[in-house]
Amino acid sequence: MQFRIATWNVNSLRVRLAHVLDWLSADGADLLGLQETKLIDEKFPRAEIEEAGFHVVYAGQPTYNGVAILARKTVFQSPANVVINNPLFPDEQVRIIGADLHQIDSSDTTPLRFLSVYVPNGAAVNTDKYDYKMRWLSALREYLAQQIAAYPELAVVGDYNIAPEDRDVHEPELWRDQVLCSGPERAHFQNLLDLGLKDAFRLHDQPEALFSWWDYRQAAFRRNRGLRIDHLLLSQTLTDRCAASGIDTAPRKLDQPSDHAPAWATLQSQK
DNA sequence: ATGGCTGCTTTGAGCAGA
Repeated sequence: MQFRIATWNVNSLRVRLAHVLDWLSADGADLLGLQETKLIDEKFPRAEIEEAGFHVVYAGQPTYNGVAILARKTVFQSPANVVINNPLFPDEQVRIIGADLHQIDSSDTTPLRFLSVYVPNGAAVNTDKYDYKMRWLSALREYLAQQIAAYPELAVVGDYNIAPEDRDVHEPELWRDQVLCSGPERAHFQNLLDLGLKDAFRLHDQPEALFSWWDYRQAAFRRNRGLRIDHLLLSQTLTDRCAASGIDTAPRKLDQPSDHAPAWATLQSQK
């Protein structure tokens, strides 16, 4: 038995709900972290998602940010121990939601801890927003150090707004030292890996120039001028069970797409 | 060098995204 986990920055769930439900009904994922829902909780489409066969937990705010976790009811019990944001980092912006997931057919009491994170964009190097991104990432590392100690089965998925290496960038020289690619951001990403987490995408052979985000402008998707900034980070226990990984660019080809495509990983169920 | 799309906003020009 196996199941698939995924992450998708939908850039407004109001606009993209049909894309998400269509993708899930085509077995896109059994457990999905969303970012940039851009919905206050009162306007979140809980009923539609539950009727489509998914548990859902979410946290939003007006206009910006907002995160959610969707879990297929035929695979998972209802999410438990839901935590919004990083307890170590007071933040007016809603950028993290975490939950424990138990498989319905499992007698194991060890939960899969699943975090959907939306790392700040950072605007440009040496701006206030970039400084906020740096502080936010420092605090994330401290939080994940605690989470990995508490949860052997930990998956931290989301829009990291960091392209880890030059091979994750369509034109590395154009992006050299720019936001999303700067040395300090890449050092922060490496610090997360140094906690013992693995980038699921790089656990398996991948095509060259497979990205997860393309600018809406200048036909960037058609020309594949993209970056890989959406990631699934897995603890060692989950790394050992990761049978496949990838990025599904099909939803980026639809009418009115998100500028991000979903990234995914297939995990073998615990014995 | 700039802005180029898109979504949001007490609806309409400005912000933010990446």
